[in-house]
Amino acid sequence: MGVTIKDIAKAAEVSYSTVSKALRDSPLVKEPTKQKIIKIAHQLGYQPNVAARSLVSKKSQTIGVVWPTIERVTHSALVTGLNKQLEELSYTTLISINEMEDAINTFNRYQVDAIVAFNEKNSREPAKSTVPIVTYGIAHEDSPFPTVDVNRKQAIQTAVDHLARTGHRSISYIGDMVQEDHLQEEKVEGFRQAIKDYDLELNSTSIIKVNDLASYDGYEAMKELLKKTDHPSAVISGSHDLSKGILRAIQEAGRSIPEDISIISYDNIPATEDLELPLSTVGVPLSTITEKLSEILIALINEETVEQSIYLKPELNITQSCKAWNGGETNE
Amino acid sequence: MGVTIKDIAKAAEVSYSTVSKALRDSPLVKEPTKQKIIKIAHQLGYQPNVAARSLVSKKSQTIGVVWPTIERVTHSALVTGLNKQLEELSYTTLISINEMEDAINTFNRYQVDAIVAFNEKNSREPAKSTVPIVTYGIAHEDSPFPTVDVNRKQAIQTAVDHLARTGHRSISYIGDMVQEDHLQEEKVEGFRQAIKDYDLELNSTSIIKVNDLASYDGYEAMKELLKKTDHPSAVISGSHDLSKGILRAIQEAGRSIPEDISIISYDNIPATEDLELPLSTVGVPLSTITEKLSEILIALINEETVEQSIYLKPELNITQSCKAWNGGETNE
DNA sequence: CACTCAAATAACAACGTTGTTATTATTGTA
DNA sequence: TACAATAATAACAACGTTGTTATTTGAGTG
Repeated sequence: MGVTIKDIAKAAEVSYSTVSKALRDSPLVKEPTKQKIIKIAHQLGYQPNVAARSLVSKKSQTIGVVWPTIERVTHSALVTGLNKQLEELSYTTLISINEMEDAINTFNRYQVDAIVAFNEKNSREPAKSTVPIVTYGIAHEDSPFPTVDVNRKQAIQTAVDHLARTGHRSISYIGDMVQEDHLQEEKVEGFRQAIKDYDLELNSTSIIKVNDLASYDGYEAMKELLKKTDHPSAVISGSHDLSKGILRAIQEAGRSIPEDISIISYDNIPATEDLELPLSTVGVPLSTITEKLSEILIALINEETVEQSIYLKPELNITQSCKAWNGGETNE
Repeated sequence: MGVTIKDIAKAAEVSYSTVSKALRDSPLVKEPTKQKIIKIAHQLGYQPNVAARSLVSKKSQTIGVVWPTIERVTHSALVTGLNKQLEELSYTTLISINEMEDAINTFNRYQVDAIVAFNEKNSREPAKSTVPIVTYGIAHEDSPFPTVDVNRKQAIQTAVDHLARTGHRSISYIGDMVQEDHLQEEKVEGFRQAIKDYDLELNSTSIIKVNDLASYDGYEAMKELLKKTDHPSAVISGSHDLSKGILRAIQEAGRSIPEDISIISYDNIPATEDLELPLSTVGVPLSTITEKLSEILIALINEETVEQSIYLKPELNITQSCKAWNGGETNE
């Protein structure tokens, strides 16, 4: 059924090794011959057989992505971005949603050139792999693979830093921390520390926990917060979805952004144009993450050494949703 | 680097062809030898090389899934389910998030045994494929591949049917239909027709359009609806997410389900246990879809003929969120 | 103890491709 | 016109595996 290089050879009346060279654009074959072969290959709808090719070349030009929990949407934008990036580097991306270990085995059998794993739950014993692996996520020291992670703590600190420098004294953080999720803890930790560093007030409404990461939770939390007479002049939100709800609550309450309240949202998503108001964000841009990941992948494939742990630095992106604070409270 | 059967052969002091047979549990090799070989293979961490294997066997025991828009979460549960199902049939699943045509080419090169494509946008020219394909989604007649689809129209009709039979006269449908989305239209169409068939009233609040499919949209829509004095006795929701918002709105308004209002949600998701109240649903269970898809895949691989278009029949699942209606309005 | 017959294992071809080596065709030069 | 030197193409081995065919080993029999 499949048309092979030999079929082309027959049709073009040359040897199959010439066809191979012609299709790989080798200078060893004369231009007219090359053209003829390419044309015939195209006519016959030839698709090279990866099995055969990677068998001999020991390379598959393919990267495996281990992504066990597709249902949590967190990483989908990242996977999409990575896919695009790798495509430009002429790599094909394959995704497996099996458990880390199974997925790695599958990819090993498939002779992918390297693997990216989304290390959600701290994986137990590292799977044996003949293929280099880079993980994205919680970078614990004893990880058997190089890890790329986002510095969440620093992100929130950066946000507080900006707000404090622009006069805000009363800042709240709204985030989810119900699930014993290390990633979320890190953000809260960053908040606490920054508040302390700037000697800002820390009271019962400074850190507001929400139950889930949906937009509605942000909405409710902000609604509650606005009921208090002494609500903060700035709010930092732990996720994009929460921020959506927060914006709604503020608008519904007839307050205005940034006059009454400034907002900064933790975020990795590229744009954020689905909102009426362009949101100030802090976080590592998706493109930075995908660039770093592909860079490491390529390095690993070329058997270069790479750093064991890489913490990407968040970037602050301030828009109309933030404003310096000089009213309301007594300034010194 | 990779361990091959020849390495095992050397270690076990047998020929490599014997190793091959032993590992495939052939009766042609003596039991003790077999055990010895298997043990050594395990020790060395042997992983068969798919490239070589599929080169000779022309089978890869792999199914490719074409899923260009992972960011829309709609299909993630389905992919997860399908993956599990295929795993049980000892097939490996690979996912590509490239455009249909690219993805199909990739999978062809990889010699997957068959392909499932999520046909979101009506794809233009069908890609050439040497591998059988089944699409999931809009089943238009001239599709070049067999298609599995869910009968959304019938789903909503079934819901109306149930409500009408249990005494409801005033029923609303809340759904998203802003994007010119054929799938959504189908549901509305089903609603209209069923209302007509049962000669129920159809007024300005019978069909409520929402802008998006998020929970918040359902919340807002329901809140509005409840303000009216003559609100419906039953609501059909176009999606799971909308339903979540609808529930909240009803609870917030101090109404009770199902005493004041009955609810049926369109849904394919397996459980729905994240809600306080078990929701009545109508839709094709995910397991039915994945079973049908794998069934067709296997048939295609075995070169059996399959139906061109398959419309899966929705199932109605009534729980506490529904109750017969006999109060309020004047009954005949 | 030779001799058949089956059991166990070994050897080999094939899958489609690439890289290397061998052969043939084509040119340029004396 | 003969002879290198080079360009173009062909032939072949190899990749790791499987299925088929060939060889060896070990019983069982007269």
